[in-house]
Order: sequence, then C-alpha cells, then structure tokens
Amino acid sequence: MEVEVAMQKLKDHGFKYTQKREKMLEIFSNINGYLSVKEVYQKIKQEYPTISLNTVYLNISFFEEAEVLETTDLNGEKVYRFSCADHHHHHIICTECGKVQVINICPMDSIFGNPPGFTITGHKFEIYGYCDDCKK
Amino acid sequence: MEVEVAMQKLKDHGFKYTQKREKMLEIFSNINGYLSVKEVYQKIKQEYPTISLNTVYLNISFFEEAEVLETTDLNGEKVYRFSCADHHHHHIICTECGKVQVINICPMDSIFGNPPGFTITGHKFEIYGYCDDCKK
DNA sequence: ACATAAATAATAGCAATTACTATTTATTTA
DNA sequence: TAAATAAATAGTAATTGCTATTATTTATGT
Repeated sequence: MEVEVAMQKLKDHGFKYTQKREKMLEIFSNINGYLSVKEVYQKIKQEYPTISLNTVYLNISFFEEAEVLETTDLNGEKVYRFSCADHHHHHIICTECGKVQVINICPMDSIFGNPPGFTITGHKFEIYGYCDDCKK
Repeated sequence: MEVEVAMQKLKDHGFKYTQKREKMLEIFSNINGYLSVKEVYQKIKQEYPTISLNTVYLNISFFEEAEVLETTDLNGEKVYRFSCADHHHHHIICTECGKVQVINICPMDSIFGNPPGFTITGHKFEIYGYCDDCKK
C-alpha cells in the first residue's frame, strides 16, 4: 500500500517510524490534492491534539528529503501532496481547494537542447482553474 | 522610451510622477531579468539613501496595478520585471540571478477546451536553469 | 502661491517559516 | 529485558517577507 511504501522510503533515508508520521502519510494518501502545512496540522490534531506545528513542519521537510512529497506554491504558500515521482507529469490544480488532476503532456517534449546562454535544470508547467466542487 | 511609456501608464491610472518612481522604473528597464523587492531597494538606495523599504513595496504594488510589471516566485519570494504584456509569452529564468529569456512556445496551444471536472483560468510555464554568467 | 490629494517614512503588526533547547521516545546493543 | 544512543517532539523564540497605520512631506491643478 501507498503509505507503507512511503514509510519504507523514510526508513531507507534513516528516519524512524513514529505513529504521527504514519498518520501524516495517511492524511496525504487520502487526499487527491495539495495540502498546506496548516491543513495537515488541523487534520492531524484531530487524532493527536497535542502535536506541535513545528513537528508538522519538520516531518514535512523530512518527507521532502525522502522524496515522499512533491510541492508547489498556491496563493503564495507552500503546499504538498503525496508524490508519484515514478513518472514525469504535470497538474491541473484547483486554486480554491488544491485538488489536482494529472496531465501527461509535457511542453519540454518539443524543446530540444539548451537555448543559447542557458543550461536548463528544470521546468514547471501548471494549469490553474476551479474544480466543479469549487465552481460558483 | 520604455520608462516614459511606463510613467505614462502610471499617470493614466491616476498615480503621480515622482523622481523615486522614475528611478525605480529605470532600474527595472536596465535589467533583463526579475528583481526581488530587496534588490530594487538596494539599488535605489544608492541614489536615494533615505528611501523606505515600504515605499519600494508600495510603488511596486502600484506598478503592478498599472500593469507595468510582471511577477513570479523565485526561491519562495516574489520577483518582478518590466512587463512586455503586449504579447503572451513564457520565460527561461536563471534561478541564480533572475535573468530571463523570452520563449514564445506556449503549451496551451495544444490543449483544447476544459478537461472534465475543471474550468481553466490560467497557467504557468517556466523553464529554470543557469545563465552562462552564473554557471560554475 | 494656495489648496488638496497623494506619496513618503517610520513604525507597528502579521503570518509563514526556521532555529533553539529541554524532554521524550524509538531503536541498538549488551 | 534493560541500559545506552540517537533521533523525534513540544514549546518557545527568532526571522523573514510582506501589509497596515499614521503623521509629515510633496506633486499638481487652480
């Protein structure tokens, strides 16, 4: 299962097992969209009311290190989602709730080599909009 | 000239002429790349050492309102550049110094209509890398 | 030159994130 | 199983990027 694979990735990177980390992974795996740190914090507080916001920040940074999460910016704050980094893809993102839909078109497919004066290291292609649930 | 056109745009939006605004516009027009608020602040302080950081923030927001600047996020902070909003385009951006190169390929050209469940409102396509000056 | 409406500077405030430190917990090894 | 250890956590403080407030100064129309 997804969460166990992620937990194993963490172990491979030298991070210990904790219940809170497992719960955080479950939160991410149950949502098909990006979550802000505060949203994760609100959700995990339902199960662990004494958890520190700091712990959420820390664990998210460890998850990133272990390549368990992918991240982007939404309305000026960092948001995260369960990574499916096994295949290259882009997203349609609901700017209201963070819900995503994967798209497999990549604009880099039609760009060959490095442009003069630049060495390419990465790219970002995101489509923004409203999902049906958030449409007025 | 570029700066004068921008100054006129400001006037059209009801903003007054000031030397500091003109100087800020000059700073943007002299650089082919994105600048952070702090970078603009550092540069303009050479001419107006008593200028407030707040004024730089305010004027930049007015410049945005008058569509004189375009913006993006670079390493988690907002950066701005002189706008060429007359034609739709994307950028190759040096993540080190913010230098940009315009590209006229748009990935949306090959995407027709709205995907099921989403109403598209916008998109972002940016290529990142190092410019020759910043390459090690 | 005067009136007035906006620009500026200085300061305070806020939200997101990071840093620090003492305590607690998970895992290693005896 | 129990002690040793290294890391995780909570609580708090500090930092950063940015916005809001207000008194003073400046640009511009009459």
